[in-house]
Amino acid sequence: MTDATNKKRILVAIDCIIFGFDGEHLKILLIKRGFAPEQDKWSLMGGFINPDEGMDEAANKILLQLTGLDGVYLEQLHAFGRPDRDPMERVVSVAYFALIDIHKYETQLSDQYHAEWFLINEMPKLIFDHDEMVEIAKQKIRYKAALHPLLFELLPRKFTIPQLQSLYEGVYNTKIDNRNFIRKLTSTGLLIKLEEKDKSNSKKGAFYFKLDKKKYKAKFQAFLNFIPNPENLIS
Amino acid sequence: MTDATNKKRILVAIDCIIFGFDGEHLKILLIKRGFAPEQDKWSLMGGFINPDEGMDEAANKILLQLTGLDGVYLEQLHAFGRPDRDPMERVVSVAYFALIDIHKYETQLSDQYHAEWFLINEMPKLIFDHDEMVEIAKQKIRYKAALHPLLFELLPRKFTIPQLQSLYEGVYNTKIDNRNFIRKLTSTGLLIKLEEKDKSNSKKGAFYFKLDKKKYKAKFQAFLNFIPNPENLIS
DNA sequence: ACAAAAGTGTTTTTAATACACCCATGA
DNA sequence: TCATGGGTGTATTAAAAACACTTTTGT
Repeated sequence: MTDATNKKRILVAIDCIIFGFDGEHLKILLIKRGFAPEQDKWSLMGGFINPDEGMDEAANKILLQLTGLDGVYLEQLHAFGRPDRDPMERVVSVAYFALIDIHKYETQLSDQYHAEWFLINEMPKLIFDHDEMVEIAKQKIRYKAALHPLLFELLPRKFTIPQLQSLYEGVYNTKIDNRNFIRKLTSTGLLIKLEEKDKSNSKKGAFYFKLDKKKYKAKFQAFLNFIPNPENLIS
Repeated sequence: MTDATNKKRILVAIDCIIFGFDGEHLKILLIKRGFAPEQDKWSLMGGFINPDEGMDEAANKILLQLTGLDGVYLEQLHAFGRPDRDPMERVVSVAYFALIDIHKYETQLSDQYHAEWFLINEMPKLIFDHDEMVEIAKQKIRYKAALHPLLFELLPRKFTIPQLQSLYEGVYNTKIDNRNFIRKLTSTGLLIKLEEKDKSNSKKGAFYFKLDKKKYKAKFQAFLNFIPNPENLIS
């Protein structure tokens, strides 16, 4: 190890991959870049860290500044540092991913900020290495959600089982047997059934459920195994 | 997002948490720091990234420079960036962890470099936030090794089942039933039995095995579930 | 009365667990 | 011959998977 005296200082950025669910589809939030290089190209939300900020702190701040989002699920993904990843200057970027319920923030996002939701399978090409970041974030979510109740972060406070199932089916691009799915869900004890029904998708209506927050926190690290043989799916 | 013109550039470091197994115990490699601040305190292997290096590249280079290790398992862990983590100057550090077979590198490590192996449970306090890095690395290994055949990276080319079992028992600090353990192992198809026996630990001798490299690569991402209910163990 | 989505049980198959004795050998 | 660690098999239990019909209700 050598000391730092004659070492080169470089820019450290944060980029946020923001996933959202609207009750039907998994989407990603992108913005049109407002400055060179690559002006007017689509990009992840990003910014630079300031001298007085820790990493998570900086990530939360950037998320808040660019989208108005606060208090959402945010997790560090990976540090990206190819020397030529930004053509202007050497920048190391620490990527974070966020999970949100789209409806909860719909208005503030579209009105105040120049961000746009894209279907996860229909997104435009992104600048720099942002496509790679998104790919790795998708892998991470698939991996983690196969074992932990991560995807609840994408849902509103009350939601129906069919919604939840279609979320899982979307994330893993697979069909799930609904009897087995419900059995696994109920065996976790994470859900509380409400009186109310959602009749927007059927005549019969589907019962709303909410998360048992305490159990959710307690069991987040538990291995719940929602997805059969997830390794077969991770493409 | 704003552009980079008036942003502060900062130092980016790499720190490597190097785990090794000597056939009996899990150990960690540390060095005594040769310069201020915290001179003569124990530390992880670290260095700064150069303008022309990617992250993995820089990590490999630092590992090679400080230990002579090359071609070992090395994986990015997490970026650490508390503003005050290094008292001299703001430094963001990207931590990596490495897994090696201690015997394979024994001589070069002790002779050429000023590094020392410590039992994982008897290490000294480290500088800065290095203790936190080690803790997170241990968690990661426990998590990953519960699902993937990661711990083979710590073993020599030929090894015995009792060795492997004591490695797992050490990492998870638990006792494993050897009949069930062997059943899981053989069901993976990852092992090839050799003719030779290791008689250093018993009169009867234990058969050596080697990894089926092709199957290992193919199945590394598979969920193998070596450890029953790992979440109960991850303390 | 019918279309469309919600909800419900049972059987089969597979994997996990618990458990105890014989084997081979060098000292 | 005996002490030491290596190796082996079976029965039980639990979880995963496969599978199809009935219910509700708005139109």
